[in-house]
Amino acid sequence: MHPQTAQAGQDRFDFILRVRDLLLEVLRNAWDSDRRGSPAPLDPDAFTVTRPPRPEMGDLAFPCFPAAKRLGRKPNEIAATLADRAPAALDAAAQSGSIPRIEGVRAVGPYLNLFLHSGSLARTITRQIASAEPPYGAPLPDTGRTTMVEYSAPNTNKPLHVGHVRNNLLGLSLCNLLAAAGETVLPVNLVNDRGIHIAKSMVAYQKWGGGITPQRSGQKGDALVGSFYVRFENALREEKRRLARDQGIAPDQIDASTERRLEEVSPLMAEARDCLRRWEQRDPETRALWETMNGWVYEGFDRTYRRLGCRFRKWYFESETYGLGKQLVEQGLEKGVFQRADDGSAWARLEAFGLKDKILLRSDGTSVYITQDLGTAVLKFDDFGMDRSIYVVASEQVLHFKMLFALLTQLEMPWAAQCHHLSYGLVTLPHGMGKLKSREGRAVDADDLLDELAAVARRKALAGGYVDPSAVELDALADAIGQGALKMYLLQVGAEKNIQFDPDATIDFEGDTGPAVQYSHARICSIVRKGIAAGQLATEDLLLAPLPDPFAGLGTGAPLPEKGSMPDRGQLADDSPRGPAAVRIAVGLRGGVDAAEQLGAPEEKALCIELARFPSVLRLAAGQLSPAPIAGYLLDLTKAYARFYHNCPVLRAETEERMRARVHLCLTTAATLRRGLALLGIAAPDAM
RNA sequence: GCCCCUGUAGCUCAGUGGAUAGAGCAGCGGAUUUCUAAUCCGCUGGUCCCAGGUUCGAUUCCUGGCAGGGGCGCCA
Repeated sequence: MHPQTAQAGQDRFDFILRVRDLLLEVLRNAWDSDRRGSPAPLDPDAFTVTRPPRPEMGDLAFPCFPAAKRLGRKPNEIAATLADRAPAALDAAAQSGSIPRIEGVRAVGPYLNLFLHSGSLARTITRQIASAEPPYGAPLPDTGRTTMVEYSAPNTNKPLHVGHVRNNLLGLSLCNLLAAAGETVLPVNLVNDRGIHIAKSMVAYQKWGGGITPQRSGQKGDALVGSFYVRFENALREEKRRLARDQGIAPDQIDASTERRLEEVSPLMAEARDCLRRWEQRDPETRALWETMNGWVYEGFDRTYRRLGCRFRKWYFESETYGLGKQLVEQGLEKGVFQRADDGSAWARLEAFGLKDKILLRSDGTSVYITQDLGTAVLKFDDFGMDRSIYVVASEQVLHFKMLFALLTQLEMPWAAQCHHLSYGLVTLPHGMGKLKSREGRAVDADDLLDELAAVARRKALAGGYVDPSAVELDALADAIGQGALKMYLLQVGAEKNIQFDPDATIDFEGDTGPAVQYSHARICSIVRKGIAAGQLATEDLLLAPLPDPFAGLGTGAPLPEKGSMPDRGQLADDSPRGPAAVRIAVGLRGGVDAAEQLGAPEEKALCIELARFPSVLRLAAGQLSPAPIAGYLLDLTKAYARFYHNCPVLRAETEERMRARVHLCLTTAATLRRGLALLGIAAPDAM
């Protein structure tokens, strides 16, 4: 684990951190000097600048307890001293523009509370957003660290369901998060493309397929293949029931062990096993069918991945990696790291890791699940030599990964300690329907779910009357909103928690939801378009921060940002029927930074402070490998904006200057919303 | 039996040792004939699972329980 993904480069976007460091500097000058020789007791990471519980107590708060402990003083004394000495240092920093002007400081017991000058606050934060170089939203300075993220890891016998969607969204946004924090990210997929479950689909297709293809059936390839898998399982269940009846076993008497016995004598299973055997012997006909059916599945996956915004740097296939795993086990046996049992099976002793022994090769010499992962792990590091390797895999496999990493340690892989399992809880269905199982065909299919959400979004968008029913982009818009709902719903909760999937809650677009966030962004775009249409604003006055195109627009969601892929400022056409396209990537208004001194309403101040929190939230999220803080932040920012919107008229502000200041504030808010949404893989439509 | 995760408002969840524990949903009552009502404001709602411990201070850290979920040598 590397809790520190932060780097000095981003501190300049974060004046709250600057304030903290300035206060620490004051404390050092006051006391630390007479502690020469001892290691610096005021480690910045031990201190935080927070917000007071109520706004009238101040805008920022500095709890003095940690300093009290380190300096051997009473917290109240520290707060009092800071109240006395900090203003001079803070004023000096405010002069240089790195922090807002402080109107006052007050020691309240053990806290130092700071009151920020509203206009100066607005000026500082909006300048950091609107005129940051590199442009706002660009990855932070390169940390030099390369991280591989394996996620999705589907089986090629069935389409993706909601559980996979959670995995994909976690993986996707984790990649975005780390890239934004200045790391080089390698998203990879590991496809489980061989094994008995694949053989089942193949057998079913041979028996009942009648040569059907995705083209002829009109189905997505993965859905078609999945239907044969379900068909096989249904037929198998029927067959087992028959076999049991023939043996005089009642259906409710079938337990796990009789189940296994029945499968051993099942003709259908025999066919599947035979198919797998032929596959392993590289029987050309079997391989050809396998290639064909897997090809269909990949075409289907590709559409779903594109839709969700997932992209992979490299695909690994189990059919290609399990051989290497076997070799590694053989080598381990030769070196005496692993042991062979009497029946010929290969084992690892893991009691040194507090784990039970683990089988690595079956007695017949074939590989088990972990063997393949062993090979893949080595292959990954051989391919890329990254600094760490993250596996986004469900929590049912925590033990598997503990064992895998232990095995890599036993094999003395120097990077074994850099492997990390990012586990997440299950997605379960309501009404006691239990775990998602596509075997029975009752899973919530990912494509169906996305379609359904898009349909709801489409109805609501049309009902709103702000989108053109004939626009070609309506499909993309509806999909963007539907995905916004689903992605925010799934990413909001901590990864370790199980999610009981509630279709009704997902389809609800009000309150703490993705569409509500998107709506704030769309409102801002609408204000600016109106201002331009009315001649109050000019398109040329928009300050633009180019973003990778899909971030700004509708459609397939945000792909992984690639460094150096920023389009030029001049590339956007202004010929959209809704208004200038530039509206959707503007980060401010020319002259807006100076005008921002005008902003003094409580809602304006609250919005600015919310904007200022973004860098620390990004740092936190990247540090704990979790998109959830970003999701929570976006909802907070949305609420702060909505309050502003209701209390502070923008285009009808009292003065021209205040109008421009508010437009500017709106645009910096839109930029922050857009950027946060992009981290979660959510598009930010400019109208809805 | 052992290991891991979770337990906070009626429901779904935030809250990584600090001030009077917060949102959304649900319920009730309101919002300028508005720059988009997918919004806002108000009210109602809490033994932060329980018991100990550490600490100036614990929803947060430790120990032990309880409850739910997941896992535990030839499934993946």
